Amino acid sequence: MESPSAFSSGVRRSHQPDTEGAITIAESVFRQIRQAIVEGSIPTGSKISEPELAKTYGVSRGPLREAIGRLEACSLVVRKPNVGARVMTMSNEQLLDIYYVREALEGMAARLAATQMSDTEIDKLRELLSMHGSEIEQEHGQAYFQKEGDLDFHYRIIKGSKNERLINLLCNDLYYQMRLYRYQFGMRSRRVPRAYNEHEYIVDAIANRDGEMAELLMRSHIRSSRKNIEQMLKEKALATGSNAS
Amino acid sequence: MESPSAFSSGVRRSHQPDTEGAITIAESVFRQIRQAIVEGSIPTGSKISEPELAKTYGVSRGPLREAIGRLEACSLVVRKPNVGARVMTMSNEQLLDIYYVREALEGMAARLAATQMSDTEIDKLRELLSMHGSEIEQEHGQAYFQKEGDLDFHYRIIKGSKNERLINLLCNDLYYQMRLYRYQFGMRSRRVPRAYNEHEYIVDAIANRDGEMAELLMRSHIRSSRKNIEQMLKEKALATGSNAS
DNA sequence: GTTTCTTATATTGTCGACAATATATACTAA
DNA sequence: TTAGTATATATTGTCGACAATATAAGAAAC
Repeated sequence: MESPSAFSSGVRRSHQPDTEGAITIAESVFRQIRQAIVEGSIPTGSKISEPELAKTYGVSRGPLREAIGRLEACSLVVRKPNVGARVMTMSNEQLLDIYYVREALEGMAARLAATQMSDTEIDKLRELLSMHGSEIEQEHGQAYFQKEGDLDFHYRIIKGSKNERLINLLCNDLYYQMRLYRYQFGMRSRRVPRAYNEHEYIVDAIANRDGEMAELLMRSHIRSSRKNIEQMLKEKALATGSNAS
Repeated sequence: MESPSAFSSGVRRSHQPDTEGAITIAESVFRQIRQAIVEGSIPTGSKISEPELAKTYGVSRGPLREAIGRLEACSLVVRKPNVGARVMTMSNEQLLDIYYVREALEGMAARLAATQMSDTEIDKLRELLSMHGSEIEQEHGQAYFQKEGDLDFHYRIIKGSKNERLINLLCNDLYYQMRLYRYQFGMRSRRVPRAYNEHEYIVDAIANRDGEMAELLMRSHIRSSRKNIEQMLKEKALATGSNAS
């Protein structure tokens, strides 16, 4: 509804194809719903009613279904034939599964980034990191993670790998799921300062063009994050008394 | 066309939902096209004409488009808005990209399999492996590679990780692309015997419940495979005289 | 002869309607 | 009252038709 692309308005003047842009309704609705999901506007586990959402976004069921298909492709919704789609609810096991995948993929990304990133890219990464550092001092660390600054850092390294497949897997699929989880569980990390230091070490390794070390550090970084979450889940299970298998 | 699920035929007798099966036309046609692509029946790079394929499979364009969407999700086709879809053509770079991703993911899979696979699963894996061994002796390894027996082994270990996300990524996406590539380039591996031995070492590590070692060996295995391919690509480039960047 | 613009054709994207399936409601029987 | 069954309703899956865009064919200008 908002943001009508500058070219789509008005009449096409020539017969040259829209070499770029060319946003389709299905794609637009897909992005909107995805945003709504990771923000929590559409609650976890809730049913996706096609007629309802179609009316909400003012489109027909056709493109809407295509949008749902894409959401399913990145695991943000699960769909049962003839029944419908629900927003994914992430079990503890699924969350940990994702961390193992991240450990493997981002470790590789760091290794590749150490050889693929340009010097200027590394400089900019350092800049970003020091910016985060000052934010942490100011706001006692909460802002850093809350505002998804942590993700920025990881994104940069992933992109730095210059491996298209790796980038797609992590940035288009896993990281949206991470954000969804973050909403679902609403956890605050207690290890912000330590995580920040780990980030610094990783950048150092990349700057030294030491791929082996960069991978080790990145894997250790993500592994620590996973163990932290495992710990929190354990405490949570004790607190509620409910036994999570 | 074949394999009509046992329940879908006949009249529904009760109002219980089809808790299982429930195959939709879109899903069916998706699988058929996917098979056709990895077999090479639909050539690499060829355009996917919606009206044409709809007639071929005897369905409307609706479910066909959904099928194409799923093919796009696993990168078997690339789609440009308002233009259409083409079967993916894998560049050398893309192929190598995939190998890096495989190295990371399957390495992790082997690590997890070492702790997650049951003893009987490991026994069955050994069985499969020795079967492959005898096949290789008989037919000098070509059949082994051609019949994709190699993939069986990797599948087992991936499944053995018991990590749903890992399994999905590898088995539903990357491996179909690998098969497509195998058709596109029609390469024969020269390192079947060596690969077989590497497989044995990997199983040993898993049987010893040594995840660290299993990961190292699996990564080395895939890395060797990649380097072999890099070598072949280099030779190919020299032979044709065309310079691949 | 080449290039540019115009027209025509084909394909993709979108829509509304119908069919098939699942879920909810009402009813009957024990 | 409860279990089971039959009806009614709602939702999903599929279809054919229309609109928008891109590609191909043809005409005009240089």
